[in-house]
Amino acid sequence: MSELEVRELRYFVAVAEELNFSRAAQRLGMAQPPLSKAIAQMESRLGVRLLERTTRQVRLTTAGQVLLDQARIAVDAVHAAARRTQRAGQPTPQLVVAVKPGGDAGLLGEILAAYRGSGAQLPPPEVVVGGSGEPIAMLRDGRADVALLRSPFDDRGLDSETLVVEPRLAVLPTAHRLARRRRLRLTDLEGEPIPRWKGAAPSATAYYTGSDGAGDGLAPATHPEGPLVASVEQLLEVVALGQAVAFLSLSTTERYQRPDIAYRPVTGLSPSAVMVAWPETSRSAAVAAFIQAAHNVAAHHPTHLTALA
Amino acid sequence: MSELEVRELRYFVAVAEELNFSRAAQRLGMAQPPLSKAIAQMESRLGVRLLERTTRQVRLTTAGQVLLDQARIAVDAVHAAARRTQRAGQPTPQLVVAVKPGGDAGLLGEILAAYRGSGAQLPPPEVVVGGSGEPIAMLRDGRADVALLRSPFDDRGLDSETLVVEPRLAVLPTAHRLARRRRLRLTDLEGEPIPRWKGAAPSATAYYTGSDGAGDGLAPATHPEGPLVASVEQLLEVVALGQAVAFLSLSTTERYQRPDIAYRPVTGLSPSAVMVAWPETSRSAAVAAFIQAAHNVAAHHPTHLTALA
DNA sequence: TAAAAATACTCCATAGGTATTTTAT
DNA sequence: ATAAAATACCTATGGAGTATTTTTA
Repeated sequence: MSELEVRELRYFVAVAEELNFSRAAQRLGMAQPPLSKAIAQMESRLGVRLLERTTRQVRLTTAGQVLLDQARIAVDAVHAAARRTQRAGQPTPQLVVAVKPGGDAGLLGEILAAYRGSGAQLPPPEVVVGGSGEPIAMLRDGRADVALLRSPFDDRGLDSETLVVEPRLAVLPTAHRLARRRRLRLTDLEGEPIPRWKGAAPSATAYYTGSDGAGDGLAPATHPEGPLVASVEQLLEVVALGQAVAFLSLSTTERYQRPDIAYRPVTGLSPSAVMVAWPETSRSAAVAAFIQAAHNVAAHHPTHLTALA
Repeated sequence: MSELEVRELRYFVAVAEELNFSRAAQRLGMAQPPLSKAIAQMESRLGVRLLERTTRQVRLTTAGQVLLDQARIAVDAVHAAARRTQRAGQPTPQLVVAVKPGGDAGLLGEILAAYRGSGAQLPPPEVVVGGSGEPIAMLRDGRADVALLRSPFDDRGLDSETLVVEPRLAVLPTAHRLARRRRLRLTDLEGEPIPRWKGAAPSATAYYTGSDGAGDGLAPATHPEGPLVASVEQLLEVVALGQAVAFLSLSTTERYQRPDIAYRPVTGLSPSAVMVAWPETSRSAAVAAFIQAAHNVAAHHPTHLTALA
């Protein structure tokens, strides 16, 4: 009576994203009429109008917005089911660990060693380094079992635990007037543009601009939108050119020392947390062992990093 | 190449649960041969063996176990997508609040009043009372928007917050030798049978037997398995008959006073938490308003209940 | 009037049925 | 010997294509 198929959900997502049946059909590699018919059929089965359409404009209804959201999740879940099943069926399954560059704060090597040492029966680890947002996508669609990354991130469908917390530093051109100071306050940077991270969720903006501080009652500093960046290298480039200032975690700054860039501590700036994350649905011994190993390494870590419970 | 359809996932779940193609086909309302063919096709598309089968026995492979788990989740997600979409498309959408009997600790009335008073634009609330595990199932499959229930529960796919924490009391027959005491210790009840809740997760057993205590170093008391119960009334009946002892939250005991049942405080017994829970995926203003209202009511609550941050 | 969705039809791929064979206990 | 899965074969629903009409900005 009201069952949907994955194929239909994919069709709907394409139409809802394109807001144009012809383009969506092209993207799906099919003709436009069957696509129109499929959507009409979904509407009649659900008893709900999903799209307001004229020949000139296609708009999502409220119900359509809900379905777009939910369909993405559902399609992901089906996709993930297939991927995880395939991986589990391999002759020698592996524990796939996804990391964002710099997302491990230098802990990964030790964690892997601890994991390998923690049991003979465990599948060998395989590390995959992904760009911005990739590790999370890989956890969601079943390509990875566990990830190391930094908060904040969209944790829907994921469980996570904090490994270490480290301070963030302001990133300034050496020539900047504030680079002469040893330590800054957040408000000193008022009005400076801050780079936007490509693919970052809008909700993460507060973190990147430092305005997520521990609610000290002060109005958060405001910053114009800076250039779009996709990597630390790019970020440093735009800062060196004087187009923006930024904040980076201590362990990141230690790896990227340049004469034209200065790093300065900032009073009141929220810290950066390195987290281990995994799909809520995984109850595997290998994932549990990895998490345990990660905690052990983080707890014994010698440096400035602070382990939390 | 390796796409699965919801129909196939439902087929697989049926076979994996029955471990018998003929019975599964019957349950699905179809003939056995097409079912066999569908499963074989899934296996060839995934490139993975899901079931080891002879004509006499069907067994899940490791990959099959993974798929059973993941398929249930994926099918739920698709189901939920349809339900939520239908609900959002209603002329006057409602906020469906699912509660377990006694799961609201008597707060629901006030919460609803606070919710109604918190904004004109909000959809009217509708309360659905479900049996054991029902509220969670309703959140998962999109029939409900928000739920009031007690921890512990399987929170996969759900977000939740604690509203109030209240002590639990031992439930004893009035004639019980320990009913003469004003206060008990957990170890006093060593060896007494504890009722099992029908449909409760195995992981919740520690809570019901009181052996989830705040790790005070003592070995937990051991209890034989008592009778299976599905409601507080049933539980009180078996206790009154001397077949078991049990633990219930203070607010529950206040509603079920009987001459043949005695309630006694227990030192070291973990408390009961009333939680508000909602699907991770919901970002609706109505759900947010309900959670806010729930917190406000819990914080101002006059009695023995303790609000947590 | 032009671009895009809907309608009308045709076709065929495949989901599902029936009859039968094979196989393991 | 028998219960149950696999194979063989058939049918028909409906998914997808092409050609055309309708609609509105």
